Amino acid sequence: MEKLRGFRDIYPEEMRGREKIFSVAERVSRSFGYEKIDFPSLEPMDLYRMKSGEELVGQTFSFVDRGGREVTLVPEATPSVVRMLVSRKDLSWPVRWFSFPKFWRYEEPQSGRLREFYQFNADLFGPDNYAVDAENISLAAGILDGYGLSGHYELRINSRELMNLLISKTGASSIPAVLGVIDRLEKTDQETLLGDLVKCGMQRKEASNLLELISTPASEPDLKKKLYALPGSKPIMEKLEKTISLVRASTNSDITLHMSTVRGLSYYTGIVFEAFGKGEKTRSILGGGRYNEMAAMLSGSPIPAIGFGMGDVVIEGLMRKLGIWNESRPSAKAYICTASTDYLEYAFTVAGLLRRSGMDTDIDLSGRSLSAQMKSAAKSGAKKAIIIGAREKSGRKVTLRNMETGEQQEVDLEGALMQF
RNA sequence: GCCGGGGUGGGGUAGUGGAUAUCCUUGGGGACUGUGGAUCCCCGGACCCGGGUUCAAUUCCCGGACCCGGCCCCA
Repeated sequence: MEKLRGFRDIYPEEMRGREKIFSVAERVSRSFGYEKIDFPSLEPMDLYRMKSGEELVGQTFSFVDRGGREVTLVPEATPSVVRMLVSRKDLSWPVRWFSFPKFWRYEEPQSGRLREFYQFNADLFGPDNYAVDAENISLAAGILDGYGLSGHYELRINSRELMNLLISKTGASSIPAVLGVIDRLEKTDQETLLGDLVKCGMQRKEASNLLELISTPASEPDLKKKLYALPGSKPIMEKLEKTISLVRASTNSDITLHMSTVRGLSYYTGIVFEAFGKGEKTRSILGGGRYNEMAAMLSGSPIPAIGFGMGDVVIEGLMRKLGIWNESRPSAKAYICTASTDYLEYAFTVAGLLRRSGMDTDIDLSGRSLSAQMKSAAKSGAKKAIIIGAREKSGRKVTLRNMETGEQQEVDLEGALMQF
């Protein structure tokens, strides 16, 4: 009877907040012209082998099905979405798609991470320019703002091209390895970082210069000068600055250049971004970037792409901390009590009328005393109670009680409908 | 996969090598068979699982699963 590790049961009270997560993301996405898609929960394991190699496959729920196929419960959206994209030759660009499916990853559960979770994904395919990047990032900000998180998060933006340029000026033998070190900047001490960078082939002096540069806050006026002074950086910096200013035009939230945001070892080729709760030590609440090589890896034909993913777990944690996670119980607007079960048939008739006219209606089916039923009616939060007994049935009437004021009257059915 | 911490009804708790396991809350019923959330009364519901030590384990020891958190990783 126990749940599996890292999985959750979701009760009605918790569904309220969860539905807001879904509905806001959907509404804001549509307002940006994104259309909703969905894809299978089970995919061939090879879909992830191709993209990521065996290591990531080891962190999935994978098994051999009855037909001998190696299959994987989907751990992410991108491969499936890209497959959908390249399978269609009649799409006009740009393609803006979003989805909000469940994913599964076989990892140790901890704060902000479970083995089953929902993840919102929004991608834009086709054009590749700073405005496209800015629009996708603006959608991310728009959704967080829609959750009521304005002012409570910081959106960090960086450019892989800039980082590649910086790293290529050093003696490092592998850019991805250096990015991996930088990604751990905030949770690792200086000495370890230096050592790790030296292991990547840098001189110690180069390593400390690099660390100093990427640790500089964007508010520091000299930072921009230093970056522009790098040979070859001008077009990259101009693009990055234009992107950031467009995003800032769309939201009042904090948008910052943050050079230690590099998004790990993944497949990004251009701009990268991540959102964090302000003053929280939580993991990122959302992250994404430009990944122009992905389609070519999966299909042979390159399609420029930018997108991001946002898991429900971290968002929920942040909203709970801020006290904006809604757990109130939905209440029926009408609650029908009967003097005895003899009147249930008439109660069903009345309920049918109410429901067809758009009124959520509970019928008390317990057969208990009227007083007990009234207690339930009060507890349910219903605005009106309807009492049905011999008098009401014979006169095709109902007794309508206002649960807030306690006033009640006997009215005919049409009159009752008018009251709602 | 590794490391640290944790467990008593649905939720929150008290307590104990031995007796009917405490209290609050939630849930159900009644007082009140045609009328409310208050009050009063009654009822239901728990020592994570397995092994060991012991005359006796919810309590002590070991292991496991689970929960919380950290590492790795974060697609």
